[in-house]
Amino acid sequence: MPLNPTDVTSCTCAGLRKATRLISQNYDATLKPSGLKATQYTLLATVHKTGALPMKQLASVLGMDRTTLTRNLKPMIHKGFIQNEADTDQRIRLVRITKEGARALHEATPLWQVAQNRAIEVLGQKNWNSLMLVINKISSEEE
Amino acid sequence: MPLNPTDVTSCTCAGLRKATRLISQNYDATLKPSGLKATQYTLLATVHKTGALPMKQLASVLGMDRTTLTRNLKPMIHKGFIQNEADTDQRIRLVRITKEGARALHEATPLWQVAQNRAIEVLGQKNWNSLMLVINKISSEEE
DNA sequence: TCACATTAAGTGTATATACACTTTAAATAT
DNA sequence: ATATTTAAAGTGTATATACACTTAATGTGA
Repeated sequence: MPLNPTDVTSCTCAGLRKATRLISQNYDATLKPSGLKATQYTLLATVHKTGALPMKQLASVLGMDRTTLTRNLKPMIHKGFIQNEADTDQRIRLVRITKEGARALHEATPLWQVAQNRAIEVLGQKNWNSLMLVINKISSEEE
Repeated sequence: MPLNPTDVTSCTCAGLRKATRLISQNYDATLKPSGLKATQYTLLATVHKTGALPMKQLASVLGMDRTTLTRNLKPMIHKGFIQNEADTDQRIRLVRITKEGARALHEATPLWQVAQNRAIEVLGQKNWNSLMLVINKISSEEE
């Protein structure tokens, strides 16, 4: 049947939020033995890949409000997985992954791979490809 | 270029969460004059459509943990938009939208439509169609 | 140089999310 | 009929999210 745009079942935001809840529950459950939540795994993996970055820049990469990043970093700093170091410009705080953070990341990666494989399998490779295409488009369009 | 499944930039969960943050920020900003957040609009619209439902059933419809629904209902009950009424089975609480809730929903709908139209326009109709297809698949597969 | 504007980041507050645990009520087995 | 099990919902706690406001440091123009 054709989708009715005035129906809540076709709300882009509601649909995305629901899908995100369901997928996140899976990733969180699979990552559980690592002690990391999906969000935390993503944070470590991103900072590991980018290297040290100012808060503002990292928040931009993550498409996340700057203040959300501040709060999300807190448990990672507390666990010693992230350090928040000074820059010559004293307004800036550089976010860097620590050795312990990198170790936790690498230990969790096989679990992440399980969750990731399951997601691809459940959706089917073709659907997964088109999903990644659209969410990358959202990331690029919604600056 | 082909996506590398071991790269965080191709993480289904991270991608969905980022896209959801960006889209939600847009819906929230557009809905602002209504006083409703996107989540609250979705909650009202869903309950309006389904009629009175037990908490557990409504949580299932929303793909949301039961306890999350309890917390999300709180501000809506406080504003008088939702009521939580008893059933003959005294374990069950029926969630129902109030007259005031229905009024708030209908007043917010034109704003929702603006956000929805923008999302479709930004993605393009074809991408939007495939996105809705995949997120519906996630909803049906991840029970 | 110094007042003012700009920029980076943190805090207060509120909602969103879910797991572990608890409470209360209904169903069921003996 | 009662003890046990099952089912529905709430609470404690922790993280996730973002807006409004604040603080501190840098940049800039007169």
